Amino acid sequence: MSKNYLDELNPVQRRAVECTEGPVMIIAGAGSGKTRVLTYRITHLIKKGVDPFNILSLTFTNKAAREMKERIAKVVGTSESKNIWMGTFHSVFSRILRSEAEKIGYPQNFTIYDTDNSKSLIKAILKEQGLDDKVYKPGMVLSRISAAKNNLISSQAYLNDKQALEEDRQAAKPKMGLIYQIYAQRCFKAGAMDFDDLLFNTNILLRDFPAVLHKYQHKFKYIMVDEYQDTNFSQYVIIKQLAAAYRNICVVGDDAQSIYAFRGANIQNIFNYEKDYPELNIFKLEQNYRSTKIIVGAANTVISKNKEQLKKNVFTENIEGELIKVMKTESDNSEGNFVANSIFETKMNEQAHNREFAILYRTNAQSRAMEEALRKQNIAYRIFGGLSFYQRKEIKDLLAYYRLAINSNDEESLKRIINYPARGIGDTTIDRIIVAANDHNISLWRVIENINEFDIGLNAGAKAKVDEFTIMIKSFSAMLQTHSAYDLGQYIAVHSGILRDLYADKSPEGVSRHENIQELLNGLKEFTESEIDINDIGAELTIENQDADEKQDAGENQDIRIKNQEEGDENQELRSENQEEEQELKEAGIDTAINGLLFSFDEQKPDIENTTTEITTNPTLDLFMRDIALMTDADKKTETEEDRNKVSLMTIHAAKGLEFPYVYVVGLEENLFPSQMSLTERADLEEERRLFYVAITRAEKRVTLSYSTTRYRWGNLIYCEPSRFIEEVDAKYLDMPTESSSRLFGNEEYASKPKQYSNKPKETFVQRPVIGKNLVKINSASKNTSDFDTESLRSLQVGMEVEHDRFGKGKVINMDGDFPNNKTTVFFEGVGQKQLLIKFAKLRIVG
DNA sequence: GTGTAATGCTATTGG
DNA sequence: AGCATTACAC
Repeated sequence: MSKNYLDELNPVQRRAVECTEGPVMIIAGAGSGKTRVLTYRITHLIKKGVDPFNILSLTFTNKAAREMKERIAKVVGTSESKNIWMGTFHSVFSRILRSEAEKIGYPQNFTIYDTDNSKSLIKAILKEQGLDDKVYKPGMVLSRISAAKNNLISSQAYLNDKQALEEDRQAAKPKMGLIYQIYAQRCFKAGAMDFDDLLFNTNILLRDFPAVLHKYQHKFKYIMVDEYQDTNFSQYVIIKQLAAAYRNICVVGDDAQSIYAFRGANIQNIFNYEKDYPELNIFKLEQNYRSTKIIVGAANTVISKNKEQLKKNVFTENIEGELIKVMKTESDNSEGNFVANSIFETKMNEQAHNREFAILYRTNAQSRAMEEALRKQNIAYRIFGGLSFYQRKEIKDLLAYYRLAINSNDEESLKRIINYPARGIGDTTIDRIIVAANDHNISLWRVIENINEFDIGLNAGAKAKVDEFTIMIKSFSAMLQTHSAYDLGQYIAVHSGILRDLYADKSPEGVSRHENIQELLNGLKEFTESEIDINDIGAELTIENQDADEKQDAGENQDIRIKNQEEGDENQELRSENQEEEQELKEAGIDTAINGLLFSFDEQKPDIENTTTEITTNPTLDLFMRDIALMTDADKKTETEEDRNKVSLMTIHAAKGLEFPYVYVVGLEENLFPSQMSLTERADLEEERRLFYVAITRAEKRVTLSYSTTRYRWGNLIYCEPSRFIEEVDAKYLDMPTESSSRLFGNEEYASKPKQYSNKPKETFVQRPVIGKNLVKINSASKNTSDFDTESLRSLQVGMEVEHDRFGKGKVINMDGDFPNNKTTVFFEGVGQKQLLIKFAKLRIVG
C-alpha cells in the first residue's frame, strides 16, 4: 500500500473506503478486492484522525486480522496499527469477557471448552442421567444446544419454549431441555465456556449491564465486520448493540459465499441489515481481479442456479484463459495420481511453484489419497485443517495439566488427567467423586481438594493418592504468576510424569508423540522469549484492567512474594530430585530442559513487584493458554519460506478467502459433493452450490475438476456418479474427458496428449437423466445395473476366469460375502488386483 | 486397577 | 480402514 493508497482503488472501492460515517454495506463478489477495501478503509479512518483504539474490526480468522494489521502498519506505523481491536468474534469477545467476567459470575481465568470437551461433558451427563447415547447422540445434542445458544435461547428459556419442547417430543428426545440445563450448569460450575458461550455471554453482559454496554459502545466508534454473510443471530445482536450509539458500522460480505449455515450462520443478517439501517449506503464490488474470464463465467453460471441471492454482476477484464478441465478417474487413488501428475507436468511446463497449487476437497478424509500420490511424486505439500496439532492426544493431555493449574474447577481437564499417567485413581474412585460433586452441587475439584471430608467409601490408600494429585496441581498453580510460560510448562511436563511416560514408549508413534510434546514446549519457549504481542488486543485490556492490577499490586503481591520465598526453598529440593531425571531427559533429546527450569525465582521476582503492566504482559502460562482453544490451523503463527512453497491441501471451507493460480477441486461426485446430507433440503443444496462457487473462484489461472467412479468409504468400495455441479457449469466453459484409466496417468500420457480428452464433450453427461431438477438423489445402484444380468454371477467362484469391460480378462482370487451382496477380488492381466462388488461390476464369466 | 483383545462406530463442513 | 470404547484376563 503506498502513501497515495486511494489512487490504487477503482471508483466503487474508493467510494466505499471514503464513506466512513454511518452504516455501510459492501457486497463484495469473489476476488473483487474486498480485503484491500477493508484495510484501506481502516487506514483511511486513522489518517483522518480516528484513534485506533476506537476501531473494532471483526474478521473471519485471526490470521486474516494479523495480515490486515501488517498491511495497515505499512502506512500508519505499528504504533498506531497495533491498537486497533481486530480479530475474530470469538477472540475479541473472549477478551472482553475476561475483563468483565466477574459481573456474570465467571472467573477471569475461565476455561474455553472445545468441541471435544463439550461432547465429553454431554456424554458424562447422559451417563449420569441414565440416558441412551444412541438416542441422544452427543454430537447431535451439542448442535441442538449450540443452535439454541446462537439464537440466544438460554436453557431456562428452552425449557419454557413450547416449540422446542414439541420438536424434541416429536423427535423422541424429550430430555433435551434437561440435558441443556445440566450442561449449562456444569460448564458454569467448571468455570468454563464453550464456543457459543463466548458470544452468548457477551450478549448477557451487554444486556444486563448497561454501563458495560455504554462503555463499549463509546469505545467502538467505528465497527467493521468481514464475512458478514457468515455471522449468526447471536453475533448479529452483539454488533447491533455495539453500533447503536454511533451507527458507524460497515459490513462486508457476499451472499454467494455463505457456507456456514450449518453452524448457525444466518444469511438473513444481510437482509435484516437493510431494515435496521434504512439510511444505509450500499456499495457493490463487482469487478473480479483474480480470475480469468472463463473461471468467472463458469462460476456465474453455477451460482445463478440458486434462488435466494442478491443481484450482482461479477465480471472481469482479465484474459479469457483456459477451459476448465474435467477429469474422470476410476478410483480415489488414481484421482490422486492424476492430480499429482498434473501438478508435476504443470511445474515442468510452466515453471510453476508448489505454492501456486491448491487441492480442494469436500471432506478431510479425502486428503489421504492426495497425500499418497503427492508423496510418490516427491511434491512437497501441506495440509490445512484435519486433526490440528492441538487436538492430538498427547498435546491435549499436557494442556489439560496446564488448564487445571490455571482453573482447577475445569472438570473436563480434571477427568482427563486425574489418572494419566496412571497413578492408581481408577474408575470407581472417579465415579464416587462425581457423585459427591453432584450431590453437593460443587465442582469435582472442590471434592478432591477436601477428599478427607467426604465420606464416599474411599479407603485410605485411594484418598492418599487423590491427595497427592491435588497437592501436585496446587504446586503447579502456585507457580503460575512466578514462572515464565516455558519454565512452568516444562516443569509440568516433567513432574506430571507425561514426558517419562512418553519417553518409555519407543514405538514410532511414541517417539512422534514425544516430539509433539517437544514442539509444544518449543512453542512455549518462543512465546516466552518473544515480546508479548501487545498488538493483540491485550494492550487495551491492560489499560482497562489497571484498576484491578493496582489492587493486586497493593495487596496480593505480598502474598505472591511470600509464596515465592517458600517455593524457593522447595525448589532446592526439586533441583536435586531432578538430577537423574535430567540425565534421562538429556538422553531423550530434551537438553533444553532443566537448567532453564530450575531458575529463576530470583530473577523473576522483581518483575512481579514492579508495575501493573508487567504482570499482565509477563509471558506466563495462563496468558499462553488463553487463546489456544481459539487457534485454528490457519492462525498458526510461524511460517517459514519452506512451509510456504508447498502444495496446499484443504477443505473448501478452509480455503475461503484464499487464492491460488492453479486449483484442483476433487471428488466431484454425487453424495460427496454435494454431500449426501444436503440432498433433502433446497437450502442445504444451495449452500453446497455456494461451496462449489467458492471452490472455483479461488483460482486465478486454471481450474481442474475431477471425480472418480469408485471410492473407498469405511473400508468398502462404493460406486459413484459425477456431481450434478459439473453439468451445472455451462458446457462452453468445460473441457470434458472421454475416458481414462489409472494406467494412463502412470505413463504420463495424459499430459502428453491433452487433445485426446478435449473436444469430445458432454455426451456422457447430457445423456444422463437430468438431475438436480427436483433435488432428489438418484439411485446410482439401480440405474447402473438395470440392464445387466447379475444372476449369471451367482455361481462365480475362486479360480474362474472373468472378463470386465475396462479391465479385460482376469482370474478370481477371492470371494467375500453372500450373493448378491458379495465382493470378489480379481487379478487382471496388466492391471493388477481389483476388488469388485458383484452387483455392480458387470463381470462376464469366460469359458 | 491395569493392560490388552475384541468390538463397534465413524466421514460433512469449523470457531 | 482407523480410532475409541468396552470386555475381559491378570
